[in-house]
Amino acid sequence: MSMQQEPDSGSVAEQQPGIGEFTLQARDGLARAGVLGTAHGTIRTPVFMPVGTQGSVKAISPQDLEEVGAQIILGNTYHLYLRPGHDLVESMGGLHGFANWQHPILTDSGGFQVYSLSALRRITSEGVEFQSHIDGSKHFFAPEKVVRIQRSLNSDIMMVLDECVPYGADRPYTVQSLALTTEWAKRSRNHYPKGSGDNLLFGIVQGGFFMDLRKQSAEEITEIPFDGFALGGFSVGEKPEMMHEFVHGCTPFLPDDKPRYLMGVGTPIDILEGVAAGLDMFDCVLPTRNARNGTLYTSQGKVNIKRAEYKRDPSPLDPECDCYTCRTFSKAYLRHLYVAKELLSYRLNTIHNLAFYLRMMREIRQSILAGNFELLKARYQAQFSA
RNA sequence: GGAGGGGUUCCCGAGUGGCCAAAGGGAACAGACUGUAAAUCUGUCGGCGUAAGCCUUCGGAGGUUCAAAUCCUCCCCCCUCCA
Repeated sequence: MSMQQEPDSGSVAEQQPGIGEFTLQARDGLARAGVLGTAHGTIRTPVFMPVGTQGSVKAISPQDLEEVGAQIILGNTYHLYLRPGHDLVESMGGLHGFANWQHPILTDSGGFQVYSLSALRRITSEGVEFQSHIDGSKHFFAPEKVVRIQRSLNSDIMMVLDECVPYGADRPYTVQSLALTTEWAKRSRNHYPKGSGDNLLFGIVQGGFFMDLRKQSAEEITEIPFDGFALGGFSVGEKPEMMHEFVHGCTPFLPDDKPRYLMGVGTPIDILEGVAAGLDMFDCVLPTRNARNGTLYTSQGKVNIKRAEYKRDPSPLDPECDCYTCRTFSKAYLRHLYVAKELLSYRLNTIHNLAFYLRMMREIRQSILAGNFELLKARYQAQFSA
């Protein structure tokens, strides 16, 4: 099976935007369908980007990724800097050559690790001092250094270093953090001015859960000539409704003619809401992590494959899915592999969950082009309503 | 035949007078996971009850004691070594 082809190919697919060029092809309400040019090919949006933190989408190969229809994957600056080291990656042909993934790559800056490894770091106005989670050694990340590391990795889309504000942070903390994120964003862009290379650079809006601070952050960040803009600091513990509300509140402050990226989000519903708010790019560990932990996304909703009810179930996981896993194996077998902790379980489950997410994204894009996005959104909401 | 060791809740296994429905692990059952320190974590796990609590349970039978998985007697079964 080769990479999924879009039914809407034809006129649309013939567009080959230049590097950093973002073209909108259709709108449906606030939802947008577009194309973004990168050094390693064109990305059709809305797009979901599987997370491959350490230069690998856990459990599957680049070939699996292509078969499942992935256009772009993520890597992580912090993790690849620590191991194997960005210099080594650079000498091995950059992340594309090293991992043998010839399609676009986006690298996260390590901003999320400022949040998730909070016990192991110290923030100053200069940058962040980390203690390696691997060996405890100390490392300093300045915004400029983070850009340099990402250029070594040669990612197509680089993210600026930011501080992902924890949920529940009070206003004074959030104000201070926002100022830092803006300052770091400026330094990042100054260190690598627009047009000085093929690596795109995206800015990140923070501001916690204060709408006026979100607005302020968006205004400050969008003043800087970035190639795209991201909303950070979501899905950090807030209720989904709250996230949706803030995401909808933020997008009006983002330029219409640049790609908009909702970082770290989310569930199928979250992504639909994000698209409805006018966002174009998404990434999340959920489909891959949940696959490894036995939760699978299907046209019938979430399926916990370890459940006893599937012990003797000869039917495919999702009859409406055409992925390798669903074409080939029964629920009973998938359950057995999971319960027995067989390594194949992780691969088959990951293939399926990504196939589900990426098919959903294709459907979203097609529905925007066809002008019936709301209908599709309602269908998915019904599927995943608890 | 002799000497020694042992039989504990689905399994392994701790417990040697009360704080024991009985540690711990496994299995089983269920849940969580959102820019990945996650192939991880959490809960339940004798029966009834919302609960206090009551009932049944530590190879079997009987006994000592206010109180026994724990002490005594007999019996059944398993393992090791010596004949």
